[in-house]
Amino acid sequence: MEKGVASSKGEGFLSRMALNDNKAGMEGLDRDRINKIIMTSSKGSRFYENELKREQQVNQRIEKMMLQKAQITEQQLNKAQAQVEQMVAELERSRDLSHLIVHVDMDAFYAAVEMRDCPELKDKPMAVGSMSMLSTSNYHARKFGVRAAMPGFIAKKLCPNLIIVPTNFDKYRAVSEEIREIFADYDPQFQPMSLDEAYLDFTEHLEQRQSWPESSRTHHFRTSSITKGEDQMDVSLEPEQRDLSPVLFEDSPSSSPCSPGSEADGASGGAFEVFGTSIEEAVREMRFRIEQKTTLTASAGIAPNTMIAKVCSDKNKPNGQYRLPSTREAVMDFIQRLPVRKVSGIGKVSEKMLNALGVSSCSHLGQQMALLSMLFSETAWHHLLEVSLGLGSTHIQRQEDRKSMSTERTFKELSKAEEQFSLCKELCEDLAGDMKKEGLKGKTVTLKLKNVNFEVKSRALTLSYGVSTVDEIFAAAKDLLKTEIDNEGPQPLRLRLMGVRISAFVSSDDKKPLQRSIIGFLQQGKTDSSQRMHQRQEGVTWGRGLETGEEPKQSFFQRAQAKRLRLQEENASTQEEGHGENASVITSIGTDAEEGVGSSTKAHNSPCTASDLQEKDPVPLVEASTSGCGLTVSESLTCPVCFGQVETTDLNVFNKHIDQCLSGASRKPNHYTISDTESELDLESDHKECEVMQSNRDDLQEHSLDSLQTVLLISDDNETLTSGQPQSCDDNGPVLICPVCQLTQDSDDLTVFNRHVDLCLNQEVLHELRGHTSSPINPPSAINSKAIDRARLLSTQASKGKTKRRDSPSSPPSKKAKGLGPHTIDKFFR
DNA sequence: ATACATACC
DNA sequence: TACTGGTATGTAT
Repeated sequence: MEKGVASSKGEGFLSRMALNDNKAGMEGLDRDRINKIIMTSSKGSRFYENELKREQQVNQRIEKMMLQKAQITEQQLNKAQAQVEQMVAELERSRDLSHLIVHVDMDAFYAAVEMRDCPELKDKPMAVGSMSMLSTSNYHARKFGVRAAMPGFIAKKLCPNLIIVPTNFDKYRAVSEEIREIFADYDPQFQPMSLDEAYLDFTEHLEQRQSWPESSRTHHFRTSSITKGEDQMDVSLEPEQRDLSPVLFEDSPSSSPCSPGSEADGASGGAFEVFGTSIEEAVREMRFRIEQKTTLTASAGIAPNTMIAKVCSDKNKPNGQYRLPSTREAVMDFIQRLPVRKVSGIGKVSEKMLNALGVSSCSHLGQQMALLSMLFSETAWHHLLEVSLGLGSTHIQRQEDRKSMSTERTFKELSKAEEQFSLCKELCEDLAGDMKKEGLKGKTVTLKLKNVNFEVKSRALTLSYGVSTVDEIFAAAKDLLKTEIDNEGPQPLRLRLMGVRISAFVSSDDKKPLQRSIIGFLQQGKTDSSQRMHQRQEGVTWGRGLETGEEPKQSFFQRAQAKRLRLQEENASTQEEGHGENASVITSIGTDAEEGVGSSTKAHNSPCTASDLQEKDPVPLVEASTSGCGLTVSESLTCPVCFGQVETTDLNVFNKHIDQCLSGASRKPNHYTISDTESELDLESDHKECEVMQSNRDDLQEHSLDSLQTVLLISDDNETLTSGQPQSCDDNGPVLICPVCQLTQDSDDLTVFNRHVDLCLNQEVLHELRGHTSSPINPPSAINSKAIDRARLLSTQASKGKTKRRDSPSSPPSKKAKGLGPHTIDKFFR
């Protein structure tokens, strides 16, 4: 049957566009008719033209590949074959069949949720999404060729009666939480792949299950809330014949063409079912519980590894499960007939390339490995080799830290630069909000653009410190956008999509200790209620035994998940072993800050000369204090900003840390620009409850800046921190340059100097507030709040003498965003 | 490090 | 009225 869509049709048929009937519920359709409709709906559109272009690119890639293939000699192939065989032997040796991996997947998830909540939809073809794009369709609609990732307007042509329901993610998320609670009972370490899908390792559960009494394996049918007390039972029915969600399978065309949702239902009530101890029973039990709890069905695959389990979960979809026995024979047998496209990770393009080499099933894969090893990259053919042997992950690993975060938006053509910039800003605001929620900072900002011809472009900028606020992100994104606009010359960018992404996250211990220390510092002087609030906030957001050093990099996600799992474990009272590393929740903030100060002093109070003091960055001051002075430093250094111990002797690493602390430390004083105000309101509008605490927090951070300055100044005076101390070492005494106005200051009195800087800052701020056209002071309009913050910090550092803090004229003036606000900090201070 | 492509849901 | 959005990863430079 299959035959896919690609090569078989000689006519320049777009394999990219044709119906993908790979999925459950798509068997036995009139593919030709459907494809014709898809084609006529698309032909001539910009989208179509772009797809055509991309397909040609793929074809070229394949051509190249074929050329390469033609040049391969027999000897080379033999050699490769030997290499492959050796690797096969190794892989065979490491084959692990001891795990029971389960892949669970909700059936037509979004559609099923909507149908559950709106019985009207039950017997009708429907899909979730919009006229532009569908997320999923119910099985009824699939009969018409309507499927996920298909635009709604085409789906409507295929099925004029199709009902399209808008997505309701909050609802899906809530259901997702429900099913995950059940997952956790079988594998607390389960790995969610999306809202409706997860991998679980049932191995341990199954071991324990063997000794479980029946009572622990007994689960009740859901008692209808309406008939609560009355109909106690009616156990006359075969339990497994009951089906609480007739919704889905009424119209299920596949698997059992005419068994509309095994009815037999009659009453609900105290009926229950006892599940056995086998893996099949355990999984069936899990699915049963999901259905009872959510009125939605799931399918599952059981196999010795994730790769196979995934394929298996599709086999008896919907509302079914399939187990592949844990023997090499069963696995190999299963693999042989498996079309490569079914394997997760092999998509349209890989399939097409493989097909071109005569590979369509995994058995071919095994036969052609020598060839494949010569035509594909190492990682690619290694993967293919494993697939051909039926190998995959045998252990489920915990969700890792996210690596990027992004927002993108599609809209109708946007060509005016001004609108593009304001859209960009909007995206940055959204992104900053999300970053804030997870307390993240990242160094790389990427702008994504798609023009009206669907051509996608991305431009990235990597900063030397992590950013997270609107201003910081926008500063970078705006530059990237401007460059693109400029490059496009006189023509405008005609955009249909814009996106902003942040990646290269800085490890969170670079910013948490800062908050902590400053708060601790404040606590020494204040004892009002705002502190307690703040403390609470800390606990919610970041709190966990940081100062003791464990798990310094656990992400918010991980912690949230860990917390959830702990709760579940407690609920289940099946206490195995507590996760000790998460034991302490909120720690004494004041104390650890004091410790920090103490150790800071200890580590750095030897005076030294600053002969080799570097000038280009605020940070190297510290470098001078350690390496420059030939001090023997211990394994860890104390950050002068956050007072945290940095576990390194590498000064570059240390400097980077401080750099990040400095950038993280600064928070814009208040409302420099209208947009700042907007964004703050925006951020706080999320949760009322947080509003108060949030504003307190902002308050505190305000103060914290001042306090920080104070700390640094004191440290300077005491010569504990920097050692750079030009005051005593420099031949001619200090030369102080204001980082704001960039003018050399006459007085060498730090107090006087600081007063001057403050004045400068105030003027700058006032200027910003007024309306800004030309600055009253030196660095014209282009100083942003962030820069001012840094200036505040620098004003402190400047007091370390010779601070000819980089000349103003030479550095950035060339490239100014005209009227578009501030430049990146980099350009001013680096 | 950057850009682009592929893949998955 | 006209083809998503979010994340990860591979490939190439």
